[in-house]
Amino acid sequence: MPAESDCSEMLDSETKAVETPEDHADELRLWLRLLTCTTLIEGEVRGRLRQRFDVTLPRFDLMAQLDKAPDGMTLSDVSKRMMVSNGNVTGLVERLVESGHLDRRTSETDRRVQVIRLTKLGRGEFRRMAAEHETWIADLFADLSPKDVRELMRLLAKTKASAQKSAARRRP
Amino acid sequence: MPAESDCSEMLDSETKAVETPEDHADELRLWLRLLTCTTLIEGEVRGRLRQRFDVTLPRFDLMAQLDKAPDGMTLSDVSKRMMVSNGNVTGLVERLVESGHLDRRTSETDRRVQVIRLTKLGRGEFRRMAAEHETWIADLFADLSPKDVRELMRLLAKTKASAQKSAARRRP
DNA sequence: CCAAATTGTTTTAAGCCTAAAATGTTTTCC
DNA sequence: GGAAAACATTTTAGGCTTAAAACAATTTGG
Repeated sequence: MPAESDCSEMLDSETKAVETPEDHADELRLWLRLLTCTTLIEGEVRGRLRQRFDVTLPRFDLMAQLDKAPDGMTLSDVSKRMMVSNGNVTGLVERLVESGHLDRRTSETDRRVQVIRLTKLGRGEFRRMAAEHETWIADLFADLSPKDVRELMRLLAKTKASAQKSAARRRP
Repeated sequence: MPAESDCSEMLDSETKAVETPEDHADELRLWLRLLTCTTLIEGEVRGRLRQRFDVTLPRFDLMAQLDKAPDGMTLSDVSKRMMVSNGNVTGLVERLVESGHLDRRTSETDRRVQVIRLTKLGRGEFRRMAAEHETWIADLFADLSPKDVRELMRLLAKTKASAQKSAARRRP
């Protein structure tokens, strides 16, 4: 039985050349679990929004962004914040303007830019939905202690930073 | 300044009746952070799969399920495992059969059931992709220590259980 | 046995989403 | 000043996704 080099503390970078097929099963499992949690909660929230308010999750998310920005946002801002493509936002906004929830106008100072805001109707509806939404989330996380919540926040912040760094490495 | 009741340890259930608009901001922030992490990583993986292998993430995920089931799976199985709708799987499978990655046949014992398997081509391509995929995930989580990974696993397991319980409460 | 309920899949209609190309606008910088 | 680069948005083409209804086959309980 050959001595198994663990590789967890690789001090000599030349050792890398032995090309051990490293085991990343734990990270893979972690990723799958993260994905499962998100999918589960997201599906639950989506269903409740539809049943209670007949609204889709993306629409709710977009309104949530705008609720935090009383002076409006540009489509690019929204796109970055929501981490979705530009074209996606265009369509989403179109439908929400159509339904009277959003107001869209071309910027006075830069005619490339569209500024969108919640209408009075949109803000009212959003606030009602958000209040209930918050209780759903609280219920979904109900079995986590305050300490669990803090610890998860910390670890997810670290995860986010790690992923952003990795993404930047690839696409500098 | 009124004494602020914290409500974190509610021992008397009648106290609930005072209808304090409880503060669930922490849970909300946690949910948003969870969603951000997932979206970030998912987007990164999606992009790499497309660039390196010209394959979509849902196709990859479906093949991953089948790779773990040498004897094949029914569409319902896949649908439950992937946590997506039945109709979604139908279309996904259709395209993967079309491209020669999947084999689909009607069960001998139950003519409602469709059993799908990876073809030799599908399995080969998947294995190649999966090997590289694993290194991407490892890189995305690179800044987490083994202890962080374990702790996240534990907390996410707890989160999953909590969310499932909450979902079951609503839809028993 | 057979009607009713259940289960597995597909279809439908609508909306979401992406990447890439196209369009129009502004900024940069020679 | 004007060409080139950068930017904001829309369009395009294709695929993903859902909920609900429809269809088909099997199981269940009188």
